[in-house]
Amino acid sequence: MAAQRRTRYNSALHGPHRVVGEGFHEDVFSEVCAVPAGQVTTYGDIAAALGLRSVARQVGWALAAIPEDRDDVPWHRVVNAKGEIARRGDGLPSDEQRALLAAEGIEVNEAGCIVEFSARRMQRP
DNA sequence: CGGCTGACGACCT
DNA sequence: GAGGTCGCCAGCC
Repeated sequence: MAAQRRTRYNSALHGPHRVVGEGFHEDVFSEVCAVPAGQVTTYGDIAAALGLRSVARQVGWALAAIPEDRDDVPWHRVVNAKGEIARRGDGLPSDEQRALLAAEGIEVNEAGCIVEFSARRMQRP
């Protein structure tokens, strides 16, 4: 689980700046898989859950590396801190992500922003 | 080998 | 409250 590797990353905080290791993807995937259907989380929350607040960008990088075959990782439940659907470079929100969210009962407006985002945001202990 | 980019976020003007 | 800046780190040019 991610909790086990979390220690390793936390130790990286104290020492030099080695942060992202081999298991980083797996940890990110674990956190994403922990998000129940109908709820969403943010890149920053995942990063924080891994014990590294500032690696939200690398979380995005890890999710971008998910192969299309990997349908067991609900990457579409991950949005940015504003509750907007991730934009993949072309500047337009992913219609696929919007459809996947809609299939779970999550409303997304025209701007690509999740309706009732704070209410749907996953609560972490 | 140096510099820029990117599915981001917190902090400072 | 809105907008700019810095940090973070793996890939790519």
